Amino acid sequence: MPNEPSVKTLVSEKLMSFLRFSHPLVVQYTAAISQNANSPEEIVDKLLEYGVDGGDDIRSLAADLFLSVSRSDKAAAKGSNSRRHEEKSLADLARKQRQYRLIVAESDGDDDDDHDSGAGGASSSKSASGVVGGEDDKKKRKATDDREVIRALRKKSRQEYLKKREKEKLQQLDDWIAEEKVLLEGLELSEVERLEYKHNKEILEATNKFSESVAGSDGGEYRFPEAYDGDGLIDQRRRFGAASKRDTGGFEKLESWEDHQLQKATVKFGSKNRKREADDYQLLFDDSLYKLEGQLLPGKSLDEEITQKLDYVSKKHIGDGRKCLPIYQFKDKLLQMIRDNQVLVIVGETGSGKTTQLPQYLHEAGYTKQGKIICTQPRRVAAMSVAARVAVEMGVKLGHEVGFKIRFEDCTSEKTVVEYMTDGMLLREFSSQPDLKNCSVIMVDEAHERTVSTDIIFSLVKDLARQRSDLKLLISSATLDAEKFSDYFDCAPILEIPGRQYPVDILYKQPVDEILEEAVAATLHIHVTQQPGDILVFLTGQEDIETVEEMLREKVKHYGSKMGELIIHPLFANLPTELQARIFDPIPEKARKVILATNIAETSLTIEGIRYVIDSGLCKLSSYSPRTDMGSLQVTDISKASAMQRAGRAGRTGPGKCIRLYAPDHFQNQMEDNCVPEIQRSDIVSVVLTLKALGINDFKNFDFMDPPSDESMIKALELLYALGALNSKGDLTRIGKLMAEFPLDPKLSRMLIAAEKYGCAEEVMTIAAMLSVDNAIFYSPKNLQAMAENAKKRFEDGDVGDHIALLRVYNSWKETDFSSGWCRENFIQARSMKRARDVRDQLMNLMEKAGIELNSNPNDLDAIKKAIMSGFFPHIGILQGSGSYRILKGLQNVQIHPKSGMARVQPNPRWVVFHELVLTRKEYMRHVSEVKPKWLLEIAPHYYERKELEKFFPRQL
DNA sequence: GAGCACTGC
Repeated sequence: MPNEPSVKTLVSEKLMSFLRFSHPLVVQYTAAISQNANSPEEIVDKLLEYGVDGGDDIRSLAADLFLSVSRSDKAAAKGSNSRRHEEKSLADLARKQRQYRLIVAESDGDDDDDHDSGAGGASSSKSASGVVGGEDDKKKRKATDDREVIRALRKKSRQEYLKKREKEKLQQLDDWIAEEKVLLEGLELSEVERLEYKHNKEILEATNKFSESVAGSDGGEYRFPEAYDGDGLIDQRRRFGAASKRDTGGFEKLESWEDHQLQKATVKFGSKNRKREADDYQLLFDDSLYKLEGQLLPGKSLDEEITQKLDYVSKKHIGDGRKCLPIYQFKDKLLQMIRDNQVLVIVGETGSGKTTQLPQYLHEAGYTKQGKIICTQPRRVAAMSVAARVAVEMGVKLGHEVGFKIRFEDCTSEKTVVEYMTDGMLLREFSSQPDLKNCSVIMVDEAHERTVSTDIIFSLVKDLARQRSDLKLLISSATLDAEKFSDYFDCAPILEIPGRQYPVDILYKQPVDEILEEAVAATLHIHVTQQPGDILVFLTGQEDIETVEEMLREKVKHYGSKMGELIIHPLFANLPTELQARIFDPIPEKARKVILATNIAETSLTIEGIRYVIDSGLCKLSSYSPRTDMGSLQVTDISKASAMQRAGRAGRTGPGKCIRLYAPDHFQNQMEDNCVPEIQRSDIVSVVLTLKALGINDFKNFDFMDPPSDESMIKALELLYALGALNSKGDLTRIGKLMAEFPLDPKLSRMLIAAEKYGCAEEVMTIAAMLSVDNAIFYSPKNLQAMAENAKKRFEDGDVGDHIALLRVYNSWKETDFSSGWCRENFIQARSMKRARDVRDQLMNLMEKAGIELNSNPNDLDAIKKAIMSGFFPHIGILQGSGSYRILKGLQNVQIHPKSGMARVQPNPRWVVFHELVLTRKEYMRHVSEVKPKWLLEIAPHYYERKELEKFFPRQL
């Protein structure tokens, strides 16, 4: 358990050196001490001891505080919910401090301290807390004395204040140089002036810099660095290490571009209304800290109630090798339990060593004599790095006894007995070898993440275990839902392994302002008041991250050297790898790192040295509606499990703190225990096809842990039937079997298979690859949007539609021999392009295997579109009078996405095929091409009737 | 004229 924080630890020395007692920060921490003080003198002594010297002010405020706190004790004792009361009284106290300062500032002495009327209250509060009566009277007398003292002190400080004020006014009339003097004095009210002085200077500097940079600009400041994380790299560090080495030149250039942007922003901000902004700034900073602290006070009872104690293993064990991992103590027990049970649920927090050690124990115990040990991971990088680590620990070469298998990369051999793979990969293995007879143990790691693949693996493996009594199953999960796994696997025993986790204090802050402003305030609060340690802030997405980054940079500029240096790093998946790598950069001593991250930091990336976490309580979550066939991405509350995971990130290297920007009540009552599993929020057509290919027909009784809705199931079956993958009996057809071979959405597979018939398999294969790498092909930086748009337009020339445009992008890239430079010039993401190339290569192999001829006819665009329609005939939009489109066989009205090249084609195309529907601000079709309605009758006569189509445009048929 | 959390085969 952490000790009660001393004032010294709370108020950094730096802060002490320039802040006077009246600063709200010091006021708040004084309030904290006064919680446990027996007299105003004790408070004063303690403060002096720590170097806070506020002169007479200190005494008067200490007395004031003491009385207020005593009174709040009383209130707390009365109330049924003591914590609530304590919070309330602290808020009152905070308000009072503010009043007090105002009173002093306005030199209005006749304001009577209504709160002081609680002198009698102080006595009852003390008896409530068990102090004997004699002392009680003493307190009472003291309180009355204190009241007199306060009056006297206030009068004195008023006079002093007026004196200072006069002086300041004079100084204000002086030149800026005179301000230096004020700076030295470090008085509270001169703070504004000091900042303004600093600010003015900054503006001057920034303006100069700006004109310089404009004069020296070569116009070519933009550069988009190469971003694809090559698959050959083993772990994160190596991955990033290589990434930053790879393209240093571009990186520096990008940096200077950023600086340049930053300067521009500053100039704009400063020259417009700097005076007002500076004032606001001062207020905002004080005020937000104020509110934050109102509930953040480290009072003891508050701590006990809301502090989550996470398991703790002494630090001295770290780094002592395998035997010092927490799991080691459980080795024998584990092996015993595995011997006795077929299925075992293992709960182990991060750092327990389960992923690396368990397979090794099993190997040592001889399980590999009967067959391989397979361990699944939800992520590629994890599978690779864990395998590499285990290979080192076992002293073998990676790919020999220990290997990994992920898409595009198989690093295993005949010898391999311990195999790490992604969960999707295991699913593929199932289709070629449904009984997995060469394997003796299957370990499903990170099961709590509940990816679609792990969910399916659960059912398959559960079934398999019944058939094969020699097969052992290990399901490893995080704490919260272990019982659910156990129940699912017929009450399998649960073994808990402690993690290597330090305690994390969890503090709540009910947001008052916008959540982003709260995040900024909380960050600064930690930075100014807390001991060293990096901060991790969880936000929803790129946009929020960039906003917060900008806000923080502005604030830091203003506080300058007063505050320790704050190094800010954004972190999200779409960020170029070079910039992601910066989170690992060493920082100067005394500086503090702030990482503004999305969910990527919750699971995928572990960052050392984080001691503070700020949790917005939000994330973006994708969802899919089978009824409208529409996907969307929405900001949602995270689950309790996620909240715990996020908090846990603060306790990896030492005891930490987590500030949650939501109320405890919200956590308790609003948040779900676990996030809705992915399988219930996504389109499951490919899941259904995969299962069909595995010979599973009875979906009604298929043992899903959480079954997808009937609606989405029916929708999926209907679509597969329409695509010709299933016959009228619901059995897989020849085409269906072929479709299941491709790692693509079934509509894309269908289109690919049809392409041979239209003589354009090469082209359609490229389009399929491009479409399967999301929407991350084109890149449009904010400041160069027009240029990016123009670059994109070149591929859309002739209004050929988005599909053909993608084909042209790929082919142009291929002509430049896959050049990254070309990507930069054309505002295209090299990372996505390389991924598309990998996908394309894989498709090509599969096509060859399937005996599909790779014919090519790049000039027959109609043929290409017909092939596309062979897979996407259910995705047809018809122009309505209003300019919106209606989905054939659907009811929604949608529009062409403004980013589509077809959006600006006039007149609007009447019939279009689209890749997908998305709900953002409106309902949009993404990736659109014009088609002819008569093709529909040619391609999908089983799906559309002539009559049906004639209703819309009779003449076109 | 809008905006893409994160994975995976």
